[in-house]
Parts: sequence; structure tokens; C-alpha cells
Amino acid sequence: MTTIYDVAKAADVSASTVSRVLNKRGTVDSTLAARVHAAVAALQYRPNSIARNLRLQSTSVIALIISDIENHFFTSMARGLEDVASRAGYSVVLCNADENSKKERDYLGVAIGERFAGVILSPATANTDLSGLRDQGIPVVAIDRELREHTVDSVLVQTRSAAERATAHLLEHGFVRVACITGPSKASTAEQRLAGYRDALRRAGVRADRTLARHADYKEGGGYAAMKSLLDGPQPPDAVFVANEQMALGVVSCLADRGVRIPRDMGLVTFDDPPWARIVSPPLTAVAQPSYDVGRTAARLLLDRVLHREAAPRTVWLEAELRVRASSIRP
Amino acid sequence: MTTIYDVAKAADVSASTVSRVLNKRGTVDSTLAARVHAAVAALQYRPNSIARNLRLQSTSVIALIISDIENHFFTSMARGLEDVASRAGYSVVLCNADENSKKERDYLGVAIGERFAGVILSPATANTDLSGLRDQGIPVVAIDRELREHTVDSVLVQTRSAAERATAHLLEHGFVRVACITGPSKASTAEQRLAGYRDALRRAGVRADRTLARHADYKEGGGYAAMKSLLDGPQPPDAVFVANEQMALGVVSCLADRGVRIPRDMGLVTFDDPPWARIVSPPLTAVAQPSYDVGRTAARLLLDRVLHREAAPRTVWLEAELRVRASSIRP
DNA sequence: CTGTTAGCGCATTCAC
DNA sequence: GTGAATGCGCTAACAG
Repeated sequence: MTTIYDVAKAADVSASTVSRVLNKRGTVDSTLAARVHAAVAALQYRPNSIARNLRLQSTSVIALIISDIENHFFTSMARGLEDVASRAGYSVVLCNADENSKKERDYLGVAIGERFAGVILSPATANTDLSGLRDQGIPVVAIDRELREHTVDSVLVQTRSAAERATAHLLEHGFVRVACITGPSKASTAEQRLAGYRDALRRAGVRADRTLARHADYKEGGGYAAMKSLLDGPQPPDAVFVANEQMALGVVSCLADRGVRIPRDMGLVTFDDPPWARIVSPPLTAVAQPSYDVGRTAARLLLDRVLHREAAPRTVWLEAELRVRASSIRP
Repeated sequence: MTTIYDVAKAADVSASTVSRVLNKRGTVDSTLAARVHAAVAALQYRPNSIARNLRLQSTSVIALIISDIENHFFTSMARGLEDVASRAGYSVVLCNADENSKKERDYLGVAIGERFAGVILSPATANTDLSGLRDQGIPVVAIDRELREHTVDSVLVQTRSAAERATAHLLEHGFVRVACITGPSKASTAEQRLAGYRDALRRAGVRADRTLARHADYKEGGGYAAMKSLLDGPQPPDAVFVANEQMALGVVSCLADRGVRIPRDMGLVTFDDPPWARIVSPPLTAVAQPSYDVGRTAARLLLDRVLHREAAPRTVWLEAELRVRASSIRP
């Protein structure tokens, strides 16, 4: 492996001069600088970031730890994050924790061990332990899900009120028995969306015992099973509010299998607006989260935090938007 | 920051002993080991991987550089890779090059600088320069797309023959004027899929001047535009073979906008079998790639390569599977 | 079985 | 404006 000393020897200067040239620090005679550049090119020298990081006690890598790589919300967010971060000279690496607290812990361990410049995290549960990062002074921004301890910067979506609007929309369009399929109760988003659903029913004067909710796993299979169980229940719903994209897939699939037509027999609104929501028939009414903006905002908070370590933690709330399509409009 | 020396002092042993205990090397008196563990816990010590990596001249991080994070093929592959790699003690970080050669170069630079243990890459173009990695002795596995220089391990899918089967399938089902929408010509997969399409037409005795192909960008908008251009052409097709998932989205969307019904007015087969292909109406006939297996195989090749640096490069070909659904069957 | 020593590659003092 | 010396935190020789 070629080191800075090899370059120094080839250019007939000292290692310090090579370092100065490459990092544009101090001033170097242009003749020497030219010799250094020539040597670097000739030897194909690549600085060893590991040694550099060790010396500098810092890196320029940001880890994005997400809970589901198949979820469009996260991938779109990754774009927003990367666009901001890379402009500021950081690289972003993505880690898929897969809704699994152990994997999440492992990746947090990597982030600490490798002394990443920062971590952006969609916590698997509200109890995710960030003390390790804090101890090492690694800035964190939590996204999408609320943490029990509100000691870190966060970017959240107004998911409760959006869920309420979505449910109210179904009620306004003549559906009378609206069900809700939400995510695992350990995920704050799942609870928020469920709460918004209940808000809407309450406000519409629906008796509490007529709410019809199911918890599932935020995955396709869970959505399918939950829909099936609703259809087979004593009083099947005539509309359903689904709390994420993957489960919506399962719900649509289940309804098709059972010959239940949307929206005639079953109104449908889903949280998340994946690309395919527009092309299924009928197109799905969806709550679109500002995922790209979540990523950008998270990046900004993180970069701010690097500069102002001691500032009070901030939480930014972003709005979601209801996009009305045919699946929620009675023919 | 607490270092190994802080722990050593607290446990009243030497740094080497701490190192030995933590890395389970050599043998250490159990009394001392207990003291070390206590000190580690008390001080919340986390080894600095950077220093460790510098000393060891190696890391245990594998980079997966993909060309489109929104493509289900890649995310599913990431799972396969991670399942194998993490079992072998490696962490996987994902880098999204976004079909962009510059970003790809940047991430390769990170991988070299950080001395990652290996790189798995879906090359943006066949000319992607891997000499930097080679010079640093970092193992590489190319996936999905063929490189001009066949000097690295590769995992590829038999995409040409699969494309031929898909096209032949349309012809067998009574479609007579089958078009093809493929990806950018710089991507080898796009050329392969186009070649397979042509193979099928040739074998079926269709005159070469009756082939009807469009290059697009592998994205939704490109698929939409290409379909539009086909419909507006002098002799619109009665079926279309689409070369990836994102473009299929655009194609379906375009056909809906134009009131062209699938499969009555237009047969459709798509490469890639995203989850939504089953729930659109009609469900789409699709060429399913063994994406998860591609990931696992790539991981295995990479791990093998770590052990046998000098072995000849291997290329593993995997089969794709045609999944027939309603979109290609004339009513 | 344990401690001392040295060096991984680099950026930064400090002399010159 | 330049070079020699030092240390970031860790592990592998080596010596005891």
C-alpha cells in the first residue's frame, strides 16, 4: 500500500509537505506542490482515511439507520438526506435494521465504533437506547418515530392529525363503519395513526364500542391477515384506513381474493403514497408524507448539531397531505 | 473519550490484557478478566474501531453500491447479502449511486479510503473503473450488470434468455406486434433484455424491420414517455415487453391515461416482479429475478475471495423465472 | 500468564 | 516555507 511517505520520497519532500499540499493547509511553494501532485498521480496514492480519522478524531460519514428498506418512505427520505449531506461533504451510508432491535443495536455499535460523524435513525421502538451515542458525543437525529426520552433532535410527521383527516374523509363520503389496520403497538407511528382514527370517530359521534381496529406488523402479510379477520368478524366494516404502504398491499390483495370491490363494497385510504397507489384500480386515496423533506430537514438538524453541540434539542413537525383518489369515493 | 488505557488503569492491569480479554485472544486469568469486564462496564468503554482498523489494516464493513435504491431488485438483494455477511461477522452499508457515475466514483473512493473489507457493486456502466480497488487489494463482486473487463467476480442473471422467453410468451398468446421498452444503452442489462426480445422475434420469423424498440432511462417517467411514443407511432404495438419495474409503472400509467386496456388492447410483460405486480388489474405477467439469491451468492463470492485472493475470477449465472398472470393472456 | 514496546498512516506542533 | 518529531488508540511481538 502506498503511504504518504512513499509520495514524499517520490516527490523528494517531507511527508508534512505532502499533507499540506493535499489538505490545502498553510502555504507551499508551487514547485514543490507540483512535484507532489505528480507523485500522487504516478503512485495512484489514496490517503488512508482510517489513519486520517484516527488522527483527526472524526469522520465524515453519516449513518442512516432505517427500519425497513422496502418502505418507500425511507428510501425517498434517504434521497433528501443524501442531497443535503453530500453537499456539505458528508457521505451517507444506509443500514437496514429491519424492524429488529438487535440489528439496530448492532448498527449503533458500528456507528460508535467507527466514530461516525452522526446518526440519523428511525427507532425500532420508543425505548431505543441512545446513551452510547451520547457518551461518545455523536450527534443523533431521530426521524419518523417518537422516542420516550426527548433528548435528541427529531423530525416527525403530523401523523395523528393526518390520520384523523383520512378517517373523517371516509366518514364524510358516506362510509359508516370504518375500520383501522395499524402497525405494531411498539411503534409510535402506529399508535399515532390509531389515535387519529379514534379522534375522527369520536368527533363524528361514533360510539367508542363501534371502533374497529387491528394491530398488525406493518408488513404485507400482516395487512392481509388483518383484513381477512375484519371481513370474517361479526360486523365487517364498509371502509378501512390502513396505516402503511406494505399493509395496504396486503389489504388490496385480500379484498381481491375475496371479491370485495373497492370502493363499492369497501372504501380505502392508506397512509403512505407509494408510486403504485396511482396505478391500481381504483387508484388509492393516500396520506402522502413529505418523506424527501424529512430527509433534508434531518440532515440540516444534524449539521447544525455538529456546530452547536450544546443547544437544546429541537423537534420539527412536518405536515402530511391527503391525496384523494377513487378508492374512497362511493360511486 | 475513554480509551483502553483508562480501562487498564481502572482494572489495574495492562492495556494488552484488556485487549486480550475483549478479543478473546490468548489466555487470561479469570480474576483479571472479571476486573476488566467490570471496568469496561463501569466506564462504558467502547473500543475505537478506527484505531483497531488502522492497527489491523482491515475492517469488517462491506459496502453495497447500488444504482437505484427505489428498485425492489436491489433492496431485496441487499437482504440476501446482509443475511450471509452478518452471519460471517461483517456489517453491510448501502450506498445509493443513483445511476450516476460520479456518485459511484465518490462511494468507491469512500470504500478505498475507509479500507472497507469488500465492495459489492452494481456498476452504473460497463466501463466503471475498479482499478483503485484492485490496487488497494479490496475484493469486489459485480452484480446485475456485466463489466467490460472481466477481471472480477460477478453474479449475473440470465437476463437475455429470460427476455426471450417473455417475448415468445406474448407471441404465443396471439400478440402479433410486440414492442420492447428497454433501459439506457449504457447499462448491459438493458442491452441484454433488448437482445432477448430480438432473439424471440427472429426465432418467430418476424422480419427485423418489424421490431419496435425504445430506449428509456429505467425510470417511471421514461417508461411513460416511451409508451406514449409507441402509441403515437405509425403502427402502434399490440403488446409490450418492459425491461424493468419502474418503467412498467410508467407504462401502466400511460395506458390508463390513454384508455388502452390490458390485455385486450395491449399485452404486457415486465421484467422484475415487484410486490404490486400482483395487485394491479390485471395482475402483471413478470420475469422474476432471484434477487435475494443474487445477494447471497455475491456475499459468498466475496467471502471466498477474502480467503483466496489469487483465485481466478468467477462468474455465477442465475436463472430468472417467468410468472404468467393475466396481463399477457388475451381474453 | 502478563506487561513493555513498537508501529499502523496521518496531521500537527515546533524548530529551523 | 519546510522538515523532524510526536501521538491519535489499538494489537502483536517480545521479554519476563
